[in-house]
Amino acid sequence: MPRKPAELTVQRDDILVAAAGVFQERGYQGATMADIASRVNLTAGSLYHHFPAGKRDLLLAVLNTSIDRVLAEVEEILEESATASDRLRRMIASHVINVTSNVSFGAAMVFEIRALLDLQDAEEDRDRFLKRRDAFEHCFRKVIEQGIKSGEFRQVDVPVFVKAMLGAHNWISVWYRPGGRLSGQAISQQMGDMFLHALTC
Amino acid sequence: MPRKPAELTVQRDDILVAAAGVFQERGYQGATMADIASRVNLTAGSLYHHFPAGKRDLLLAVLNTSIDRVLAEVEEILEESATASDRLRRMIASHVINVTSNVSFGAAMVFEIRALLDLQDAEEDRDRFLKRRDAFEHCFRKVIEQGIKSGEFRQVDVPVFVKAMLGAHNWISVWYRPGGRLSGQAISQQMGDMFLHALTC
DNA sequence: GTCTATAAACGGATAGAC
DNA sequence: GTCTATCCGTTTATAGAC
Repeated sequence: MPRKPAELTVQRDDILVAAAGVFQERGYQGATMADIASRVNLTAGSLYHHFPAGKRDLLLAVLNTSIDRVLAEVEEILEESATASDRLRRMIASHVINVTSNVSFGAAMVFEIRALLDLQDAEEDRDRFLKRRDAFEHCFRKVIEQGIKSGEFRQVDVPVFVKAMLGAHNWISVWYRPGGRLSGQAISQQMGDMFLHALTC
Repeated sequence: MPRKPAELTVQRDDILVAAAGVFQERGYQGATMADIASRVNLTAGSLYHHFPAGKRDLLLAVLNTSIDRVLAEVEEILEESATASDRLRRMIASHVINVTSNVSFGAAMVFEIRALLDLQDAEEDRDRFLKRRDAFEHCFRKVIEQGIKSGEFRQVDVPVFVKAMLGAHNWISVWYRPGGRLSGQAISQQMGDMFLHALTC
């Protein structure tokens, strides 16, 4: 089957990246279909050929792409046979690198959940997304509980500790600037040191 | 001068609280003047009597109220003559209690900065707000730097550590539920323990 | 597959009565 | 000080040409 040169056809993924970028800059409510379309050299009407349900579809696709990326990795790490410390450090690194590598998708997970909750007639999509988000948080709770049980970690309030960690990670999407003083790698190292220190003294 | 019973007159502050609440639920872009007005039993047009410049004025007033509250307290604590550990713990408590006591105002500081940045012809207001926000962050940096210098704290990357802390605090406005398992006091205790641990081992 | 044109709805802001 | 009525710009989504 002959394949067209990628750059000659506007792909679904290109539109998704454009949407995530506009959501980051203007928010879901502030983003217009024209904003998104112009990023891929289309007009607003043309987007409906790729996403028939329009803006709501774009939001759901961006959010699902985001959560799928981070959830798959941490679920895998959780199941490995290593110490809780090692696995937690790797889970932190996975999350942080994901945020710094896909800032606009990471920012969507932080700032556009409210828009998701407001979507009418999207109960099913909403519930599936929220379930995955809970599963993501659950992975972090689990590894910390295992570390406490094994004596690697001190006693902490696990839900609060995990919320604090994820808050710190999520906030990276607000202040991180690619090409700045710190690479995503460097930040993930700092976060890992910080939270492991908080658990192991 | 005779004073009218407070509950008979819609006060500026009531409208501000209403606006903060609607911003929290729908976001600045998603909030309508009618939404805000109905919370104080007014119609949209009536709000312009209290806030002539309309929605933008409401946003600026909410954000300035929020930053003023938290900044004043931490600046004061920073200047006290106590150990860095003591002052940091109190600064954390101050910030966390402020967030849990005024969730919608705290949420505005997290979620509506982008709306502020998008405001046209508001450079002056924007700059004054951002300056105060930087000052707030500076207080936390300062106390940690002092603790490192005095040997109370271990060496950390101060900017990253502070961003992580503030991210954890800010995120509280997303998950905190008054009347839930944890009081604001309990959360502030946990946060203090956590970050002091991360600094003192 | 993309365009133009347009329908239909919405929301911020204003004017003027009370 | 609050209301009602209304103007006007914006935006989503659709229809149909190319």
